[in-house]
Amino acid sequence: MPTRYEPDSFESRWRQRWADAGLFRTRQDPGRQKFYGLDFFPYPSGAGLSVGHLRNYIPTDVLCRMKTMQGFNVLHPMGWDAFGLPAENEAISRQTKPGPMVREYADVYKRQMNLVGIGYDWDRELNSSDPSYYRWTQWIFLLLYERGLAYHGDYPANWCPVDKTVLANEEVEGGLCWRCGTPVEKKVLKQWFFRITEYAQRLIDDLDTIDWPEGIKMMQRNWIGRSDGVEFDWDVIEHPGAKFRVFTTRIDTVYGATFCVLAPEHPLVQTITTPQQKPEVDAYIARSKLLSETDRLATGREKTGVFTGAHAQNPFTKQPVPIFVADYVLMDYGTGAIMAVPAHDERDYDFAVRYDLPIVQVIKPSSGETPTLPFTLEDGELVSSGAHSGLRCADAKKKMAQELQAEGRGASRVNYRLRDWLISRQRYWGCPIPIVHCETCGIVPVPKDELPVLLPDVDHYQPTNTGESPLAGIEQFVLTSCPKCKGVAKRETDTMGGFACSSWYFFRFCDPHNAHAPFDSNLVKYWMPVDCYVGGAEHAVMHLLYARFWTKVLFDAGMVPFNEPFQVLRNQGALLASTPYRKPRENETLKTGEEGIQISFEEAKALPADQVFWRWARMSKSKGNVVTPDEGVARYGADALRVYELFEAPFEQTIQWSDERVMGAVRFLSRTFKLASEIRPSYDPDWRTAVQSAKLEKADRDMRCLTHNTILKLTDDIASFKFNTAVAAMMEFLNGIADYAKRSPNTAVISEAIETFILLLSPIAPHTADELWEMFGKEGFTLRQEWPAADDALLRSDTVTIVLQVNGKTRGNIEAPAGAERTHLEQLALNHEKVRQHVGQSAVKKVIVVPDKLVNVVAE
RNA sequence: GCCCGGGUGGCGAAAUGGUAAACGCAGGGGACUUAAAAUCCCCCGGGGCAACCCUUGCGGGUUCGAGUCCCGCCCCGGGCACCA
Repeated sequence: MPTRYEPDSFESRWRQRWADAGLFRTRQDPGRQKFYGLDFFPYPSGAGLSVGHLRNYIPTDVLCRMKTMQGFNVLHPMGWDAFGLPAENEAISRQTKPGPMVREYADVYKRQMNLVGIGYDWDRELNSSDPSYYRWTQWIFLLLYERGLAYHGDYPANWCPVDKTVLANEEVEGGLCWRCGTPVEKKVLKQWFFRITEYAQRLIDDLDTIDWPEGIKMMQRNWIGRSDGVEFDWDVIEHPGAKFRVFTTRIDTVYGATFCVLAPEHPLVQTITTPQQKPEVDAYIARSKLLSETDRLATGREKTGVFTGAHAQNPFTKQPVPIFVADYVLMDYGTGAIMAVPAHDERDYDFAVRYDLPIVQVIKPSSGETPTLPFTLEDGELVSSGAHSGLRCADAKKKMAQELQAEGRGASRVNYRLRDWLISRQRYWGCPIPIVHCETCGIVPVPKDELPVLLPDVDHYQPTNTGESPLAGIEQFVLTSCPKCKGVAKRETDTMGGFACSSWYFFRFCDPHNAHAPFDSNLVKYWMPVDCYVGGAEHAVMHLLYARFWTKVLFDAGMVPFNEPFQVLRNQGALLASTPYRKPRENETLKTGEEGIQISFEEAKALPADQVFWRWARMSKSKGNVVTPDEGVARYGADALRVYELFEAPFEQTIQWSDERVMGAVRFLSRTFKLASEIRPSYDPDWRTAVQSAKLEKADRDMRCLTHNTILKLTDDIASFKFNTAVAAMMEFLNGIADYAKRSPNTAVISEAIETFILLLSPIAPHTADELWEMFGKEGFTLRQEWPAADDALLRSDTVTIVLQVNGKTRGNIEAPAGAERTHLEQLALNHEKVRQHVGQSAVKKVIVVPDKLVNVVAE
């Protein structure tokens, strides 16, 4: 029997046996509870996995393995987010076809996942670019269309000139394309949208019902951006009958509204601009059209605008105020027009200062201080506000909204920042949109029984720069007949963005081979919602928002009986690798945020040491700092890799790859083998009966106490994602058993300990657990064993350490029988030498006794 | 600027308001070995010969007792950022 951890000698053998036995095939016994553990749907990139990705997969696997042993029916599937931009771009640069390429890469991912013993049910493997899958993506598109939630329209959308496609708002980060970092441009194109805005309120409200990281919930709330305000009309003085609506959240400040601003695109601008001002206004509008999104968003940009020559009447003060056009007002939020209150709004203040407009303070802070303007807090009362003066801000808001409503001039109104989800992409590699454009019938959905609309297999699929998908150039695809009138018609040639495919895959896993429907409602009802969803935090407002939206649509359609797909969400921390950089040379410049030029490990070796510095960076192929699972397993073993990643730090924390620390995991597993081999000869498989009749000494009872406390600790820690302390508890357990083994251990007690140890180790280091299990003469797999149960009666030791304090300072401790009387403990404390020494001549004021814990003597 | 997380030994970290630093890494000393590796044993926050004293970013507070709770700051990481 081996006395140390030699992974090469047994790990691959167990993986083979697991596969042969179909160990991870989903079980659906009636009468058992279900558990659905899911990892984010990955795009299998050609770079393959790094040990960094395993921080996602290993913890979910540990949890699913424990749940299996606890008797749950566990669904733990994996599949491939194969459609979309990343796959297509990679295929273009490799001059190959995306379909076969992704399948090849997926096989690599699959092999690497298996290599570290992740227990996926591969019978349920999905590929979103497979017609048997995207047929149902199209089906759900049509469901949205039927329900009025998909529409086709002209909108100035975000266009990425490098990827040559439009992007959803969620895919634009600070004015840059989230994939390639190119500044996006506005381009007006006919686009497909999903009406996610209709679900805005539900998407906010239901966040309260799910167990997600607070940060992610907050990002979603911010992204949806609810704001409560009032919408009301302003009359244009020079044009009787002409009026415009403004939206404001601060109607209480309306007496300080000294001008109004219209967005450059506002339709009224043309009507009201005076001939005198027209040249200037037209020039301004022309200029603002030329501005890119990035320029318009640039922070600290000076506010600009021009006077239209027209005035509006402030409905509260009845005073005329000038109307400006300015690009700091956006046409697609609120009404595209605002009332400007420079005294109480920073943007309006900046504008007023620049154009020398009156600034009238109408809110007095409740602190009583004279505020520096702009004063934007709502903690105050109204002044110089006619009949409304003296009201507190909150009360004024309510009252003034009611008055506007009564006059028929306006109403309370809720606005959301969220925009509809732009789904069409002018790219080849995506799910075709199942729509036909007919000259007589217009937009016609492809009948559901004619799905899927197959993506043609072509050799040339490079994106065009025309705003049309390359599919538009493929006649066999485009030309079709209208499903309604049978006349000549053209297919929609845009494809769906990748996020459509990943918005429902978790349903498909419940019923992956269904040829008649996207899924069987009963199966989804059984497995869903997902009990634990694990992935990186970068999808906070993309995938996670879209998936929630689709789930609600399916709920409304009566297809699923719940509103939220992911009951529990957890984000794993990143794994960083030490990466070499050098100082820039002459004529080299650094981009902002860069500290140096990233170099290869070879270059780092070749350069003199003082020219190289090391920083922690995410593992990526381009940085050359990747450790692959293959390398990790070859060097240290799969179980050591698992133990290391679980133990290094809390699950959600970023960690730094360290060979030395992985060696710590190797040592732990080696000590495990050593101890197991020492105990093996005296192991008694019938310890359960023997332990009942045995006469146990205190050391024996303490050993059992540790065994049962460790069961409790592991069960709780794994369930609550505290894998680092779970591993630490196993190390303590091992040390405890080793110490006990050195004395004259009771055979039954040590047999119980080692057997329990092996089973508790199973989710964390499954190869090792199964190997030891077999060495102990057992049949089958540890995954098929029952998870140990802690015996409550054994959790408490019969003696406890009582801490003795004088005035809150620890002065010693005593051993006392558990459950000793308070008065008894008090006496023991007062008689203790150290305590008496520190109390000295002082009078004892009182004594605090915490049973089984501590005695604190309070003295003068 | 706003909103979330975090600041504890040389390092990663642990701690239901109850002995701060469990568990591990690195380091030091020793055993075994011809030697090295591996392994095993001991030490390992700071000060002090000791009794003891000090120590969880900083300053206050609550409490018999605070890393933990409350108030006010400082620093680091992440997200959002003209949304009226």
